[in-house]
Amino acid sequence: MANAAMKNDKDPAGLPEYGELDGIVGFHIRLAHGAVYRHFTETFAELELTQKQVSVLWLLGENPGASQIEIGNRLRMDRATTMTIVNRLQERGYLRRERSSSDGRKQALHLTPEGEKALAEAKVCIRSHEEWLKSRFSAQEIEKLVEMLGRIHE
Amino acid sequence: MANAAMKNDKDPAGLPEYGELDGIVGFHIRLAHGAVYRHFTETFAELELTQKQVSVLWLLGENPGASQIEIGNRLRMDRATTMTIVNRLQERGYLRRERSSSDGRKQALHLTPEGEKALAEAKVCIRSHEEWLKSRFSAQEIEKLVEMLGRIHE
DNA sequence: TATTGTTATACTCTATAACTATA
DNA sequence: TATAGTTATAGAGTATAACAATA
Repeated sequence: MANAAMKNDKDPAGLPEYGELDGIVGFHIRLAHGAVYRHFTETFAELELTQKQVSVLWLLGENPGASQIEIGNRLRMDRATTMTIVNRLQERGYLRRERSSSDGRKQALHLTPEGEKALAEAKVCIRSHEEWLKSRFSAQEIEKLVEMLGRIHE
Repeated sequence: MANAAMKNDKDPAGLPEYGELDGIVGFHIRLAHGAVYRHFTETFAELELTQKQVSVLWLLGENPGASQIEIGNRLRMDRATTMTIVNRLQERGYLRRERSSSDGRKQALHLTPEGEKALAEAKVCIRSHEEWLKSRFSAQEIEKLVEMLGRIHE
């Protein structure tokens, strides 16, 4: 089985050991991100939405008419990366681009009715995904974790 | 400047606001991972090594003769993903594959002298990268952060 | 000149499926 | 049958460069 497959002379308990790597904070952030990514992907398999796509839908739901550059700034993506995600959502009919009336360089992004529906469904999935993630922490720990993560990305 | 570019009527302070998204733990993990990823990439620009490549070199340095499946288990990668990374390292002459004497299905992976050298250089870069990351936390906070991240990925 | 959007291009990670060799 | 490796393929995120339109 999977447990037996992981066994070897350096790993008698069937659990990964990392040696020196275990002391590297960035290594644990990457592993944790990977675990969250995989669970997210399973949770959203039916909806066929990625983390980034959900984030963009979510921000657009709260900020109708936001430009691509604004969405990118909030999610720490450059223009080209934002384009690929917005393009994908537009191809699926979840948002539409409008020329901004105040600034001709900008596109004002708006969710379509299909986009609103997808966002509503996504929020239900997010709730169960977050429950899976939060279940291992106390409310106080979650607050501390989010605060510490914020110190890294802010 | 960058600060002015981020300003808009929803963002008067020039800082990203996330609204409801701010309450999602997975969202903060992803942003933190992205920040770490970007700093890692800058730090390793000269060495031209990715996080995954460094992790594999590191594990191989501590576990000479490990098989691909064992490396993959430790880094939570499937066989195909492990292959692409091992292939890349082999093309650069950083490791070699040997048929395992105990199990003909397995490849025993070993660092070459060039691989050892790259690993030594990478460890210097990791030190400065980790310093950047850890500088915002106390020793006690780092311990707590790593422990909490472990609860997510273990 | 600077900003925003766009297009083209490229690399990495991730994953699935199917195949071979070995156990 | 199961495991390990391999190959082919594909989608997604990330990034750089160059260009057009607008400010």
